[in-house]
Amino acid sequence: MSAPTIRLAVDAVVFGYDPKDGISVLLIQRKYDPFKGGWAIPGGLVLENENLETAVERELEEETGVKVDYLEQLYTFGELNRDPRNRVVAVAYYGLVKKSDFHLYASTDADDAKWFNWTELPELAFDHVKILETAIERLKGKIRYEPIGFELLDDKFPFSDLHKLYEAILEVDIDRRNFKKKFLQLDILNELDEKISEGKGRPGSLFQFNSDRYFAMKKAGINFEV
Amino acid sequence: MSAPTIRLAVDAVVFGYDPKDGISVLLIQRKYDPFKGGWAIPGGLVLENENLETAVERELEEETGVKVDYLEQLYTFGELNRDPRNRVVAVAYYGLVKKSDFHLYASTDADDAKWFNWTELPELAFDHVKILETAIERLKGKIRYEPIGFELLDDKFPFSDLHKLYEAILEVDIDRRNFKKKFLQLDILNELDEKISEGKGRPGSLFQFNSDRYFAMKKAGINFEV
DNA sequence: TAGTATTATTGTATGTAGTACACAAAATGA
DNA sequence: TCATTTTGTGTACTACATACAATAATACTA
Repeated sequence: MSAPTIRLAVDAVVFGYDPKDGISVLLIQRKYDPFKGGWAIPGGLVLENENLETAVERELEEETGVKVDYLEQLYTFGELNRDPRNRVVAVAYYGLVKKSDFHLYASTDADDAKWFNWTELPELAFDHVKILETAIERLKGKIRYEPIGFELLDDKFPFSDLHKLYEAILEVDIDRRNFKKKFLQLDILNELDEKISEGKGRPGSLFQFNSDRYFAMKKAGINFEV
Repeated sequence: MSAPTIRLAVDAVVFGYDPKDGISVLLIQRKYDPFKGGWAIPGGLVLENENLETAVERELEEETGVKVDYLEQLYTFGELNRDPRNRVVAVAYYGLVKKSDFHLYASTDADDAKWFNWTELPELAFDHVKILETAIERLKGKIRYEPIGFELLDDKFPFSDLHKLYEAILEVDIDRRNFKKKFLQLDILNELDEKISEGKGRPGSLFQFNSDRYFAMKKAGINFEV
C-alpha cells in the first residue's frame, strides 16, 4: 500500500497593533486560482526537509516580507474539503509583530500584502475565517496569562498604550487605575525616567517589559495573570 | 514539481482515572520495528479520505478497543527526524475516558494495550515522551477552567472523588472544605438524595455534573474557574 | 454494645485582592 | 489664565481565598 497523498501546509495569522487603529491582521491577495484575487492568510506547502516553523517563517517572508517576533502553533485544520483541489491539512500558527518595524509593507496599498483592521475584514479564501476566529480566541485567552502583549508594542511605551492594547484585544472597558495597579504589582515592568507627551494632556512615563524578571518569576512558579 | 511526500499521522494520549490509583495513561506495545516491543502512544497514519478525529478514533478502537468520551486536539509535532524511517508529521490528540467502562482491557496484562500510572511510565518510542508531557501540561491547565474532570469520573460520584481527582491532576494538596465550597458555588453540580458508603467512614452524598446548566452559564458568559 | 477510627458536613475568623470611585498634577490651546 | 485633556495617586467597600475547628454518621473491634 502506497502512502496516502495528503499535502501538508502551514498558515500564519499575524497580528499587529497600533494605539490609534487597534488590532490588525496581515492578509495577502491571491494571485492564482482557486480564490484568485481573494484575500487569504499567508501560507503554503511544507517542504519535505523543512520544519514546520521554518516553513511558516519562509512563507511569511516570501509573501509579505514580515518577520514575526513571536510565533506559536495554533491548531491543525484537516477537514476533507477545505481545499477544493486536493486533500490539504494545514498547521496554523499565529504570530505577533511590532507593526512599526514594517511600515513599508503595511502602508503600501499596491502590494498584495496588507494590514486589515480585525473588525473590518474582507471575505477570506478556504476555511480561513475559521482559522482567524481560532487565532483571535487564542489571543484573547493567552494575553490574560502570558505577557505576549509586549510583542505588539514598541520597546518603550507609555502605560496608556498597554492599557489600550488590553482593551482592544479583550474588547472590554478596563478601569485605567485598577489596571495599572494590578499590572505594576506583577513587578515585570521597568519605569523609565523619560517621559513622552503625545500631543495633549499630561506626559506619561515610559515603561519597558522586564523579560529577565518575568522568566525568573515564571521559573520560580509565580504565575502572571491579568 | 511533485508534492512532497510527507506522511501524516495521528496519536492519542488517553487519560484514565481511579480514586485509588490516580491518573493513568493508555499505552500500546509495538509489534513491529522500529521500537519493536517498546511502549508507545496509540496512533497511526491518516487515510486519504479520513478526517483527523475519525482517524484518531479508528486507531484507538483498533489498537486498544477504547472509545474516548472526550477528545481534543493537542499539538502537531513535525520535527524532521522524529521517525527514523520517513518524514512523519503527527497531529496529537488527548482524550479522557471513564476507565471503569473498559475494565476488560485495562486489567488484561496479556493484551498489548495497558494502563500505566502516569508517575510510573516505561520508556516510550519516538518523541512520545514529549507528546505525553505536552498532554499532561494541557490537562493541568485545562482542568482549571473547563469542567473536563467529569469525563474521568462515573456519572454519579461522591464529592471526595472529585476532590481527589483535582489533587491527583494538579499534584498539590487542596483543602477539602474550601474546594467544596468553591465548587458548589459554581452551581454546576446536582446533589442527589442517594448516599454511598465506601467501606468505612461516614457516607457521602452522590453528585452529578449538570452539563445543561454549565453550557447555559457558559453561553451567558459566566466563566468557570477552580 | 461501647469505644475507636475514619470520613463527611458545616461553620467562622482573617487577610488579601478586586471594584468603584474622586481628586490633584502636568501638559496643550484658545 | 482658564478650559480641556491626560496622567498619577489614593481610599472606601466588597468579595473571595485561606486557614482552621467542631460535630455527625458510618465501620470496625474488643
